[in-house]
Amino acid sequence: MRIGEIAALVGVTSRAVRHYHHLGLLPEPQRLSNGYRVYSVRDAVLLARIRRLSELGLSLDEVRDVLADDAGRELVEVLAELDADLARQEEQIRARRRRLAELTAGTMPPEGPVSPTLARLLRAMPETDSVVAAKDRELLTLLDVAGGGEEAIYDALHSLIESPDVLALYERLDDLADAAPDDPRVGPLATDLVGLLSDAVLDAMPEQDGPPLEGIGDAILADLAPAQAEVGRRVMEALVEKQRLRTQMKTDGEESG
Amino acid sequence: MRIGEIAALVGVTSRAVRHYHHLGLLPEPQRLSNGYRVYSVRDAVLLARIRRLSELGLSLDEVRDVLADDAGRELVEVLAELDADLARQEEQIRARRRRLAELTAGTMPPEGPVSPTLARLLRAMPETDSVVAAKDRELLTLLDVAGGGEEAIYDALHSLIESPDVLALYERLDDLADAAPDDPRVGPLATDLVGLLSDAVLDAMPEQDGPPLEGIGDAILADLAPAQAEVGRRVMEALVEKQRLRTQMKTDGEESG
DNA sequence: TAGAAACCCTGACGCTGCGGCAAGGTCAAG
DNA sequence: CTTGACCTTGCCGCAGCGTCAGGGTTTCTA
Repeated sequence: MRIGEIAALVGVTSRAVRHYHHLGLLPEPQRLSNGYRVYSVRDAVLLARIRRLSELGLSLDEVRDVLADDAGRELVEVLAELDADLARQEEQIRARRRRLAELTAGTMPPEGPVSPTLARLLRAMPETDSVVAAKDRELLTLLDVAGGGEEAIYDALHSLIESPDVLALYERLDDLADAAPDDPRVGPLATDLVGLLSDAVLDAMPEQDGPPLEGIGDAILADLAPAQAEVGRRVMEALVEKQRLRTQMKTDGEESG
Repeated sequence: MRIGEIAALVGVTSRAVRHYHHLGLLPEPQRLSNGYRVYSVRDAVLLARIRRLSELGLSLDEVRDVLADDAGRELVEVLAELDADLARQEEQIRARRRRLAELTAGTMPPEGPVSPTLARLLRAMPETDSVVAAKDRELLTLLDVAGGGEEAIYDALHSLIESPDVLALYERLDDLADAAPDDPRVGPLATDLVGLLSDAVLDAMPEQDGPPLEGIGDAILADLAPAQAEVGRRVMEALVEKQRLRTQMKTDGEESG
């Protein structure tokens, strides 16, 4: 047989056969005087085994190992391991399909496909043209993909969003779009925002191990108008202080307990 | 944000971010005077979308397409197509696992993992030290992987194998190992073999479209001792003639019908 | 008997989604 | 001043072949 014939016989391409030669899976057969490879039945049998094994999903390296010590002993182990691997892959695919189903089930928010939890939250947000509100939604999608999305956070955000004051606050922020950082409206707005961010929110986000936040905080502020950024800075400051006090109280309590 | 920060924020590596730049998925952001990239919130949002999409299993090219016409219209199509693709993959994996289960269920023949149908046939073959019988088994594994394995062929082979004459015939072939091609035993043996290969076998292998057979026929004969090959040649000849007659009869019947 | 079709040969690049290394430059802290 | 943790560009490697490129050979056909 020549290479095309043996390849057709076992259902692979000539290129694959040469590849197996190259990898040392299949020994190079004798050559005709013109350089053509000539294959024997033994080669075909070996090639067939290679194909069966690789069709099962073994890598060519694994195939070589199995063929090497043809005790048949190791084969069983490899196949068991392979099955476990396939099981993992299957589960991954099913997980993806579940997520796909979830995504295509509801209406797709303009932010693209997000987790159902976040989708609920986004739908719960009041409809508004507010620019700041739009940025807020963007930030939420970030929180979503970052995967830090604990249940508690979403609960807290839901109660935040559903507050009747929220629309007015967005408007007041929007109004600062062209204001100077020392605008007199900055202080009161910051105070009101801190008031809204109840303990529930602070409780919900306790474990922000910091590193990525440094940079992203700056980026968020840089994305806002100067006066808006100033509000943001003050709110952050106040929250950090609030958090510090809470932590300290907790620590004191533990020490005295 | 710098590259490490944005990467940590959305849960990818810096290397991946640079890769997305390279592919044009994510625009190159501004640089600091030292050459460092600085990212805005908008970049992070985009990166997050990229990650969500690619996590779903879209290729990066598909991600780019989806992001390109952000109508959200095309996204639904792509996701549907993706789900179909995943369904296919899942089915493939399950099929492989089914085959694996079948294989590890029975005892593994020394020929390696073969189809259950062939395994049954191999077990049905009489136990013998016959060299020719061993080659026969090898050829069967070839037939197996070639996938030409119609039910009918296996049925026919089963009845062949179970014939009580089969062991004697193998022995007579083995005896020709060192004989000359013109050995007087060649003719009778060929006749007897043709007798055994009943119409059932001929019926079962009607559609051998030829091309691969030319080469493999020679290879099979080359694998045998001279006298054995001579037997093989005669048997083949007789079978071809038999087949020709049958075909002609069939054609005549159709023409007159 | 020539020309075309169908094989064969070697060698090398392409694909996917980055990981890893090399060979640096930069920056904050000890 | 030196670590150590970042950042930069650039290139190789991975699996399993597909697909040229740039030949030569054989075989069928006109």
